[in-house]
Amino acid sequence: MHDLKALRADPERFEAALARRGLPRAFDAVLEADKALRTIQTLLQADLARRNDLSKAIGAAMTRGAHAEAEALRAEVAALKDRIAAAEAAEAGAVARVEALASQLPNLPADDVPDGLDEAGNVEVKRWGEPRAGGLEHDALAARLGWDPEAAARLAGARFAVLSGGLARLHRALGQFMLDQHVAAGWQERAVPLLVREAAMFGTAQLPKFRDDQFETVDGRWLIPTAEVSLTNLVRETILDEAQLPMRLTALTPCFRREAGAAGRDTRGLIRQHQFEKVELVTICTPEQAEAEQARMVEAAEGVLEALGLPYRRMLLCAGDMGFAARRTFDLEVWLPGAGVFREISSISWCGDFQARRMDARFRAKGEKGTRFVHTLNGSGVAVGRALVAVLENFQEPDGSVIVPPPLLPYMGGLERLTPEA
RNA sequence: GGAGAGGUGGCAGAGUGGUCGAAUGCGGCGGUCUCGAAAACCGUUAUGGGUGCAAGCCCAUCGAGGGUUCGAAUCCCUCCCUCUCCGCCA
Repeated sequence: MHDLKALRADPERFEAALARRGLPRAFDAVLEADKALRTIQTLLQADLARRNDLSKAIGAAMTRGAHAEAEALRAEVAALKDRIAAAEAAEAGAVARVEALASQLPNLPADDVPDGLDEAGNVEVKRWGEPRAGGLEHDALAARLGWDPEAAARLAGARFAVLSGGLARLHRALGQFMLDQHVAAGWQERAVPLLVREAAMFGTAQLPKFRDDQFETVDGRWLIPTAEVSLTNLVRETILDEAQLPMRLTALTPCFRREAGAAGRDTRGLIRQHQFEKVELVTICTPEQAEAEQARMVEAAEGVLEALGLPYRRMLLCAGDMGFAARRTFDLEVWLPGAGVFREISSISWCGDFQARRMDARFRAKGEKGTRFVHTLNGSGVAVGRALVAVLENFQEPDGSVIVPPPLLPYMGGLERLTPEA
């Protein structure tokens, strides 16, 4: 959600930022609705003040025993009633209009975010490792190592997976390894709900705009599309002490996505599933800390890939390719030699106070009187399903077996190599 | 799922229709005292919004949303949450 006071003060800055995302002017309408709301509020509040005065006068007259006077005042205030009721209804409508408009508008890109309307505008800022070429794609490898898409389809439908034996273990090892690595680096582990209220989904801005991408339950809860929702909303409606910041949180959870807009894309293999696991990093911090914290998160995510020996590149996303809540996003793309492409495996976003406003998450700075909104950041550290894909393709042998990367060995129960089933 | 109790300021805890945004205590902040500190004493201490150049004035908020009333922390309804007992359950 945007700061309406800041918007009133400099609407052109907001419109310009929106234009960088390739979107048409939209803040004019917000300002107009906001103006209408404040006009209604001013009139309503004057009537409320009048009613309060009269009511007090009635009370005073009653205690004095001046019943005739009280009755006269009562008649006077009765005339106000209808007007107040109408104004209250109008106010509620105006508030709803402002929120409906404002909650649909994405965050403003940071100044250092490059121009561009789609992924073609993204800028590569770092490359690590030596991509090897060739080999099989992960689906061909996985099909021989314990991946059963037919069984998954029978029980759950398309875009679900059943993994067996060593492959399942490798998948589990990846998640455990990542989580342990982040905890060792100072991130606090959380085990969190996978089903959340609508308000939580609104807080991190999955709702209302991206309703079609989410799974809703029959009792009005939502399956999290990422642990970002659960971890970030841990601070919703709270006022933190500055000393508690930064809060660096991590969790390993399943994630659920409808993939409504992705029909026909990545239908083969394990790349795009309705359910997948991800280790998430979330940082809650002060505005001053945000810059350094994003760098730390990128480092943490890259540390996972580097420990595993997976070549990657870091992309700075352009304005038009960023997510709704982000001010600046780095994507990490892992090299897949079988497919011969770099594939997104992590996305690390600084959201400024955009989510904090929607959640009402604030902090009290030492020596300052009021409260300020926290900044939120989130990043994958990293996507477990896609890491499995990357390990398969990068560590495959000519015979179709896959060597277990050394950091995962402690989790593999002695298994050092996945071997195709005859 | 059944029965009951309850949600008030940073915390504890009064308040059951009329100057209640809310007593009191604790905590926090400022001050007096002190070489310094403690104690004691004095003062101060919510959030959001509207309006105004400003000082200020005004509105809203006692879990959330509705309702009754001239007037609601107080009465009624719905929902959320917490606790106790019973049932069920990984």
